[in-house]
Amino acid sequence: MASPASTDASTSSRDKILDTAEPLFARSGFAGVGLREVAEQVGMGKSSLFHHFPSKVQLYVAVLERVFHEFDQRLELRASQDEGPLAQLHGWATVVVGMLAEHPNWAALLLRSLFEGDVIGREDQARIDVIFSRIVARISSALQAGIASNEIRPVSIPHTIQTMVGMTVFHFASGDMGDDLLGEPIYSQPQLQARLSHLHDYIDHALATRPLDSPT
Amino acid sequence: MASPASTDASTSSRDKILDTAEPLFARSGFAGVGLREVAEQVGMGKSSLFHHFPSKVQLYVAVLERVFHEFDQRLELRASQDEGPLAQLHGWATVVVGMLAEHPNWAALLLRSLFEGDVIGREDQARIDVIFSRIVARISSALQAGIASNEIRPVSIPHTIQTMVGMTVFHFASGDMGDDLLGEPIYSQPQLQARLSHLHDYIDHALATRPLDSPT
DNA sequence: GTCTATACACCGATAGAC
DNA sequence: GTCTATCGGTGTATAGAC
Repeated sequence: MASPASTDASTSSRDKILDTAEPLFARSGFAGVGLREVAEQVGMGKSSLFHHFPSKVQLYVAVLERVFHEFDQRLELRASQDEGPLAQLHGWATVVVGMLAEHPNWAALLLRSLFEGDVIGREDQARIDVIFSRIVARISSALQAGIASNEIRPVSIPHTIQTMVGMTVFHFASGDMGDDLLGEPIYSQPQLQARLSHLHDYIDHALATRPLDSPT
Repeated sequence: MASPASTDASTSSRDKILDTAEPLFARSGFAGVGLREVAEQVGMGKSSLFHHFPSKVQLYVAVLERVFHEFDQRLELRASQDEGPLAQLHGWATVVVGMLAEHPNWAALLLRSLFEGDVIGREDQARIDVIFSRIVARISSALQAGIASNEIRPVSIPHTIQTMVGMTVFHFASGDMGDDLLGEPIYSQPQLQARLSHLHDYIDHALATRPLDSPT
C-alpha cells in the first residue's frame, strides 16, 4: 500500500535501491553496509548506484528521510481528529505501533539515527531534525494541554517524551533480546497487541491523573 | 575494587586498550571503528593490538564483557540489602543512573549490544546473554514479588522490563537528540537528577498500587 | 542508465626482527 | 611486548565505453 509507484507495480531504480538499502542499514548501520552488498541485492553493478545517489552518505540520508517523512505524516494525519490529550496520546500510540509493525526495519533505523550522531553531514541532519522536532512538538503540546486541564499529572514533558520514544522505538528495535525477553517474537500478533496495551496502560496510569486524586 | 591495578596508577596494556576502545565502539559501533584508530589513541602500532587480543571481534567482546560484568555486580550488590520490591526497584534505579552517569560510554555500548545482533560469535554472545539474563531475572523477581504482595499492579513483567531498560539505557544513549530535547546535557547534574526522579515517579505511579487502592 | 576497469586508501591479520 | 613490513581483500568513488 501507498509506498513506491502509485498505480502500477513498476518501481523506479531509485526506489528499488532505497528499498534494498533500508533493511541493510537497519541491521548493520551505516558503517556496516558495503555498497557492493547493496548493488548485489538490487541486481546492478556497484558503480550504477552512483548514478542515483552521489555518495553512500546521501543514500543513507535518503533512506532516513523517507522514513521520517512518512512517520511524521501518519502522526499528523491522526492529529487532525481533535480529541482530548489523553485520547490523542492513545491514538498516536496505536498509529506508531501500527507503523512499526508494518515496517519492521524502521525501529532499528530510527533508533540508530537518534543515537548515532556523527555519520550524517550538518545540513542533512538539520533537515531530519526539523521533522523530528515537529513530532516532538506535537506530543509536547498534547502533554502540556493535558497538564493544563488537569487530565495529566504534572510530569516532566521532555523526560516523558524520552520515555515514550524508548517504549516504542527501543522496544521494536530490540531484536533477539526482545524476543527472548517476551518468549515470543516482538512482531508476532499477540506481542504487538501486548505492547499496545502496555502503552495504553502507561498513559492511563503513569500520565493520567487518577479520578481519586482529582481535587474536589 | 577488582578491576585493573589495585593500589597504584599503572595500568596494564590490555586495560589501556580496553579503555581506549570502549568510547570508540560506543560512538561508532563495531564496524565503524578501525584498529588503526584504536592503536593510534593507545599509542602503539596496529599490530601490537594482536598481541593482546586475537582479533577485532575479541577486543569488542572484551569491552562488552567488562561492562556487563560490572553492571551485574553493582546491581547484585544493591540487591543484597533485602527490602520490599518497590524499595528494591528504587534502589536499582539509583544505582543504574549512577553507573551510567559515571561511565557515559556505557549506555550507547549497552544499547548497541542489545539491538545489534550479528556481530559477535555465538559462544561469546551466549556468555553475555547469561549476564544479561541474570539482571533480567532479578528485576523480574522483584516485580513478581511486588505483584504477589499487591504492592505492584499486575503489569506484564517482560514489557515492564523492556520499558525500564528503555527508560535508562536508551535515555542515556540518546546523545545530541536527548540534549536537544531536554535543553541541557543529559549528563549534566540537574538532568541526571531529573531522570532519576522521573524513574522514581514511574515506579510510584505506573507500577505501585496506590495507597488508596491497597487493602487494609 | 548500466556496464567494465581502475584508482587509491584502508581494512584486519600475519611474519619476523629486535 | 612492540616494532616494521607486508599480505590479500574490500572500501568508496571516478572515468569512460556502450
